[in-house]
Order: sequence, then C-alpha cells, then structure tokens
Amino acid sequence: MASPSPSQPRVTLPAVASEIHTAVADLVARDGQRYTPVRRALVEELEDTDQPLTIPELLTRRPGMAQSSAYRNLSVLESAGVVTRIVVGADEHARYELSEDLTEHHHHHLICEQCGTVDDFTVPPEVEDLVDRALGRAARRNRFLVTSHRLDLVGICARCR
Amino acid sequence: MASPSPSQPRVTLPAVASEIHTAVADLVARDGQRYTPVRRALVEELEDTDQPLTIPELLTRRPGMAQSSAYRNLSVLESAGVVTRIVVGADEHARYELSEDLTEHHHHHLICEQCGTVDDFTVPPEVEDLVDRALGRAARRNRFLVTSHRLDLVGICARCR
DNA sequence: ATTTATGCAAATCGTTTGCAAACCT
DNA sequence: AGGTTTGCAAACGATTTGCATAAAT
Repeated sequence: MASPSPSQPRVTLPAVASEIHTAVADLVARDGQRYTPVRRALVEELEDTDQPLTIPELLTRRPGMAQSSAYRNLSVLESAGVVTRIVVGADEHARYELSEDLTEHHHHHLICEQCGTVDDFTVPPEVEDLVDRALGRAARRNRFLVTSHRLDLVGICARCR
Repeated sequence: MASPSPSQPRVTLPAVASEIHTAVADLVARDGQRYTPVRRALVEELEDTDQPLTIPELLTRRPGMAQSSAYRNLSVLESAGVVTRIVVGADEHARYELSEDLTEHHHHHLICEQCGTVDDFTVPPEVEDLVDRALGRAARRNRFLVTSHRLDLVGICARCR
C-alpha cells in the first residue's frame, strides 16, 4: 500500500512509521486514555498490513494477547479516533484499520463476498470532489449532519476469481 | 384492483401496489420457492414503508409472526432477489428493504448513528454515472468483479438533531 | 403421501462485561 | 496507595437451527 516516497518524506504528513505512534499517543491522551503495550501492539499490527484486519487475525499475529483485550482496546482506540471499524456482514467479524486521519490516505473498500477480505482503493480527486459535493447537497436537503461516508464495492476479489 | 385507492398513489412509479406481488411471485418461483403467506406479509410491510426495517420492527407490525419465520423467510427473499439486507453496525439489527430491481428506484442511504434509522436519498444521474465509471475503472484495475456498490452517509438525521 | 413451511425452544457465535490480579505513576 | 489495564470466564444479544406439527401440492 505504502507508495515508496522518492526522497524526503513531506514534513506536514504525520504518518511515517514511528511517527504514527507519536500521533496515536497524542490522540489517545487527548481522549484521557493511556497508550499501553496492548494498544501499541494493536496499532503496530494495523500499521504492518495493507488490509483491515479482524480480531481473530490480530490475535494470530499476537499470540499472547487476550481476546477481550483486543476487543476492549480496539474500542478505546476507535473512540480516540485512532482506528476505524468496518462492518461488512452481520455475521462476520468486524475489521479494523488505522483511521484516515492518521494515514492521510482517503480510500474506499473492495469487499470480497467470497473470502471476506477487504482491500483499499482510491478514486481520482475530481470524482471524490464531485461525490462530496453531491453528498453534501443531498445531506443538506435532508437536514442530515454528515459524520462520514462510505463508498464500497462488494464483489469477488482477484484471488477468488 | 381497478378502483382507486383512498389515498392517491403516484401513478408515475413503475412499481405500483399489487404489481409488486406478481413480480415477487415470479422471482420467488424462479428461485424454486413458494410465495407463502408469511413471505407475502413481509413484502407487504416492506412495501408500506419508506425506510428499511429491522426484524423487531416487522414483528411489531405483524404481531402473529414468529421471529424465526421472519429471519428464515427474509433470508429466502434475499436470495431470491426480492429484498436487500442492510447491515449498519455489528451489534444492531440488520435492516431489510425491497430490492432496487423491484422498486426501480436506485438510491443510497442516510444512516443515523443516533437512532439507527435509515433513510433513502438519491444523487443526480450525472453523478451516479461518473461514480459508476470511476468505480468500474477501480474495479478493473484491481481485477475485482463487482456485484454491487454502496454509497452511504453516516451521521445524525433531521429528527435527532 | 410427500414435500415444504411454520413455531417453539435450544444452540451458535461475535462481542461485551464482572471480577480479581497485575500495572503504572 | 489510587486508579487503570489485563486475562479469564461468564453473560449477552442477534441470528440460526433441530425438531415436531401444520399446510400445500
């Protein structure tokens, strides 16, 4: 996922490797919480992958971690704005990824209905802008206060075809 | 049937009242299933509302219906392409609405994170086309076979503001 | 008569929570 | 010490399923 930056990382971006932990620590502190080892481990795992992960997947990668700790701390991280929870189906495991605020990478999801994995994709900024404006108008027309939007594709991924 | 209903329905809509049942019966039969009273009742309730409903909501409207029948038959109706299931959050009830093929009304959702209700909205056809093309390109680039897309807004609805 | 649908109650499964021990400051 | 986090096991809640009865073909 991470496109190799040609030279210097832009200083304005908060999201480069270990810098993420600083930003996360800040977000967590701002929420009156601590950045504990379990929370750090969760963030590290989410940082190391390019797809949103389920809790079972996270537990596989961190064999020592208790299931309840994963649930509890992902919930803390979510309300601190560190991670985003993605709900695909009612019966499947939810998935978590680092929030767009941290990664500075606005994207959407390719949801595979066969294997359940979720991949990221982006659309050109012009499309994104047009969609945003259209959604803004629709929201205004409905007196709806927008928190976020989701634009996902559901289908069969390359690996499952 | 032929006599005008007390409250005038809009004549321009392709899918009017009883016509839906014919179409549903067809879809259900095509799937090798029967159009039973419970299934008909579910379709009638979904026809009578403008928002996707949860199973508890449906059961309230049809006090005689068994919960398991609602779950089982909505699942049948879903795989016959009659209804669409909308999953909002992992812990909330899923919601059901008549499929767009039946209503001929392509739309998106305003999901209220406060009260959980879901309303429909539409965007102009030009936007819809542009989004479709952009999504098509993104899918092709990822060798992803698209089944459907979802473009929803999450936030606070007019009633909850 | 055979197949399919229904209703009830029990089972399933992702997720949450109570509680006691471990941790941090 | 005082408050928080952790791990375990039990609880929860939406959804599914086994089974016996009712309905449809």
